[in-house]
Amino acid sequence: MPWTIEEVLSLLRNEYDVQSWWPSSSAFEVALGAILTQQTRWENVLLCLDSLRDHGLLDVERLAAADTSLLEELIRPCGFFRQKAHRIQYLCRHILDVHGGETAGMLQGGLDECRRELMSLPGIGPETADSILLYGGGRPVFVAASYCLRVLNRTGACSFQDYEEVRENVEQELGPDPLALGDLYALLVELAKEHCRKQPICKGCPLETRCSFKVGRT
DNA sequence: ACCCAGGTGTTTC
DNA sequence: GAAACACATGGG
Repeated sequence: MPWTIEEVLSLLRNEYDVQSWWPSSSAFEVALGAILTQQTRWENVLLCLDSLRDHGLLDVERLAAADTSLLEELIRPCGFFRQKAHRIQYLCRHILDVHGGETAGMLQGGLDECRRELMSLPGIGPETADSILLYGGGRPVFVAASYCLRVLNRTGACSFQDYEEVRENVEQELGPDPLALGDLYALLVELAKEHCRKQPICKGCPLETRCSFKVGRT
């Protein structure tokens, strides 16, 4: 018997606490974190956000005007620092030029339009765009990252392979509930951290009874 | 000395 | 179209 997405969510909610999983004081900070965390551990992201805060750079206008070399040095621990510095400053200029410096304003329009707009920016793909919309804008979207997809596939909760199809399927199943959608992504990431990466077989994994599988590259 | 992380963009078959 | 590669630091 395959699991339903609601069952996976419910079971994982009993297993992990993701109350303040994406700590942030503003939509802009979420956007910065979303870019910095690409292919990077979250602890390093927090470090870099603190550095930016210390330099008074958690601000759209000041970050846009900041010296690029300085920004690169401050975010160096997050890796890909040249690419990420450029992506961040491009985003800042976009928010200033198109949305009068209001990050929240960029996340308030029609959902499909917002997604397309974000993904048209350099270095913002589907996962980054959806993270910003979900955790920064409180919009009801699911981040269908590859390991989420893998677990949902293996448990039989979702049989799609394509990012967009999985996203829409989960959104359909859970309904337009940002808390549920945000929790599910966070919980699946936590599950992957604890089990799926450490050992080839999901030993001790809460989903083990029906989900025992080898982990491939993401 | 390897392998990988809360991805994305470009190049190549 | 999919696969392979580049981007880069830090921790296990």
